[in-house]
Amino acid sequence: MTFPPFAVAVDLVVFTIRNDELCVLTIKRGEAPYKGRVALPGGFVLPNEDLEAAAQRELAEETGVGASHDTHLEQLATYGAPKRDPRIRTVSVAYLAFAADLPEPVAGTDAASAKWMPVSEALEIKLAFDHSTILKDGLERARAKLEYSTLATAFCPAEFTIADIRNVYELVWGIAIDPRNFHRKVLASVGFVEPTGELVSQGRGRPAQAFRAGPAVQLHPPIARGT
Amino acid sequence: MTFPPFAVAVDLVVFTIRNDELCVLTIKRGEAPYKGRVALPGGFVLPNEDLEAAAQRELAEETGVGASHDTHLEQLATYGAPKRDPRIRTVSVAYLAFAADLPEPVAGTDAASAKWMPVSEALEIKLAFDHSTILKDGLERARAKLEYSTLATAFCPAEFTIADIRNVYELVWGIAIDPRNFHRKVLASVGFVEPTGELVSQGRGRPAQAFRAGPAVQLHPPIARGT
DNA sequence: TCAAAAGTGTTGAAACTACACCCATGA
DNA sequence: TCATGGGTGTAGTTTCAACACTTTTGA
Repeated sequence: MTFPPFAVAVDLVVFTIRNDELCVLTIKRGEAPYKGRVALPGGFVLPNEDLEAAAQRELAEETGVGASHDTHLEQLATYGAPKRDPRIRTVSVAYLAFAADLPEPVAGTDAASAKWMPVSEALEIKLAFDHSTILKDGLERARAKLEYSTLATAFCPAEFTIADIRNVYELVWGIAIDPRNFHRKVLASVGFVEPTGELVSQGRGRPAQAFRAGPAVQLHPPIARGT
Repeated sequence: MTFPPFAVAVDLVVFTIRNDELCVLTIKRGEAPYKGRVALPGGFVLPNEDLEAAAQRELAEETGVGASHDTHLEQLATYGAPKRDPRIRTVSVAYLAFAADLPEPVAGTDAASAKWMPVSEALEIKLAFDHSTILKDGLERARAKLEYSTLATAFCPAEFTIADIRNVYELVWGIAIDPRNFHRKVLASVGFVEPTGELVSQGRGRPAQAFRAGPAVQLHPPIARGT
């Protein structure tokens, strides 16, 4: 029995919201193949490293943020077409991460320059490898998960308002949501958010109540997309 | 830059319904490691083989069924803990398959004996490698997908009755469902099923209308689990 | 004629949408 | 004071679970 050798990598789809836009973390490749092309951050898994640990490590390297700060990380899917990497047969395990607004990313070892790129822009250019496919899959997963999970709070800082959460839904889904009904839906979903008792003023208008993320992971009932 | 070598395998969680029980395809391992233990079917990916092609190949080898016969195949998740295979560092991409009642499986090359095992039984024994975890994840995925996808038809032969579909839901979810409301829900979900015009008699009672799978993949509206 | 399964009608409760309306703040 | 955003009330509609009831078969 033989074991054909493969290289195993992790790739990251890291979403955040900056300047009222859904953004994804990208790098410009500094080495061949695809030198100079925009790609998702990622790298090879070390010989004794768990897959998720490798994803955490890459995330920390690219963003300079310690894991599980305000970051949610989950496995997305695995991509292993025979010719996806021209150097060697590579299987890549893609991970999906959601972060509150992070500081400007730090360029890592194999990244010439890491930066946040609006998703709308990233979808229009051809990324290196099969990263355009991975990005599309990640976006679809994120959109779907908003419906039935408390994911939206992962995009927010530790304290946030209902309007902040609504903003996440509106930007990720790309639709307008009635603020009044949304407000009630969020409060009706047990364990989604917990009031802190504080009030925060956004400048104009009545100050909003501050909330923190609740213990729930799944939403009951879910928050439905229009369709 | 070096590429640490990994072995890449696919493992299969193949569900079917036999004798009114949800069953999973298992093998008894004929070689070390875990010789004699029950495991999920699987094997190493060939050097120039796509991941899904490898899964299709293993499925055909173990069940003797040509792919896409009445079979649905989708990627489940990837498992790569450093010590999951004592022989060599292995990353396994698990696939989930749903099949109509298939003939008794054929033992393949690396399988001492393949057989259908009730899921309730498979969950109670400790499978080889991390296959107990994979099976649990696959079951949870299958349960969740019934809610919002037309997956249930993949468990049925080309022609079926509404009661057949209901049986799938009841067995996979392990709950009783009101036949009358279920009937209407299925017909209300556009593209879920299409009438063939035939009537089939099950023995007792009024004959049921026959249906075939419709073009839809997603259910609108979904069929809710009781919570 | 009875049991069993398919299928239809109906009713009351719950959830959701749309929007009127009040509250609290900055300018 | 007005504009702006936070938050509550409510009416009309839709959805849905529960179950009475009819239909069509095998025994």
